[in-house]
Amino acid sequence: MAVSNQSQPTLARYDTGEAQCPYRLVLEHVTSRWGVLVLIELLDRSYRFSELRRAIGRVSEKMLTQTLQTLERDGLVHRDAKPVIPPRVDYSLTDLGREAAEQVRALATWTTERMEDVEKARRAYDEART
Amino acid sequence: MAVSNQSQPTLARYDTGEAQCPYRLVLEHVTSRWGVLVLIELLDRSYRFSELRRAIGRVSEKMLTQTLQTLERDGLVHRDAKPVIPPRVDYSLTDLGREAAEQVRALATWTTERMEDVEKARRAYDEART
DNA sequence: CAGCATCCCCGCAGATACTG
DNA sequence: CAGTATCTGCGGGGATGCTG
Repeated sequence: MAVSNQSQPTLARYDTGEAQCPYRLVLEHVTSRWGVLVLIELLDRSYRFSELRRAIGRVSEKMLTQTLQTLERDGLVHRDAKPVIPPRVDYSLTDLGREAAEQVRALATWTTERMEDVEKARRAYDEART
Repeated sequence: MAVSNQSQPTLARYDTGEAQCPYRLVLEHVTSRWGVLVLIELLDRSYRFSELRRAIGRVSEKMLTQTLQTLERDGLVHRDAKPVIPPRVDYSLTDLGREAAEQVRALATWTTERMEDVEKARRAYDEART
């Protein structure tokens, strides 16, 4: 049971071989496809599940669930399930998560800022081998 | 032909659906399994292919080649192939690549520093559902 | 609403063999 | 040495259907 979700996804794209270096796993989690987007969204405010799903867009329930569970287990995301009907679950960043999210956002921001240079480099690269 | 390597790997774990947001692709590249390690290694100095392979360890030639080609195409890594026999190829960071590498290293460093907290959180999480 | 459980497919990683 | 080309598996990820 352990992780509770389907077959303990780990959200690691690749487990770096073995137990090699555990920090790699965390890095995988925060830089994973949806991990990045979740962290950045939650940097603004807390979100409900569906709300977050809409905000990110194009994410399946399954993947969002997996991502949130993994991040929660790592202590980066706080899950607040209110015992009401219909169910209401709020997700927010922990202090630890906020630190991670800021790093990730910095990287994402850098990427968008330097996108021009990257695309220029790509064109040069592609053209050089026609 | 275009990318020249095997079936244009793109090194993107997932192409984020479509052309959605191109910056995501760069983010994928620099945070990819081997991308992270390559960038961090190259932050110290330039490396030859095999040298880099040994430094990283447990990376297949194929994946290292793919990673380097992708990063080169993005303008993050400079490839210097000397026309000698036996072949000698040196890889180093471009200015752009150095910026990216520093961001990535910062994230990696943070991860190692906070590893204790993460593992503590994991134990608590796992224990809470036995 | 917020999940959990299954099925299934495609794509990436790894292994292997071959070149300049 | 520094790649390229081809084959194969297996697992991440989407789609679908069901619960409290």
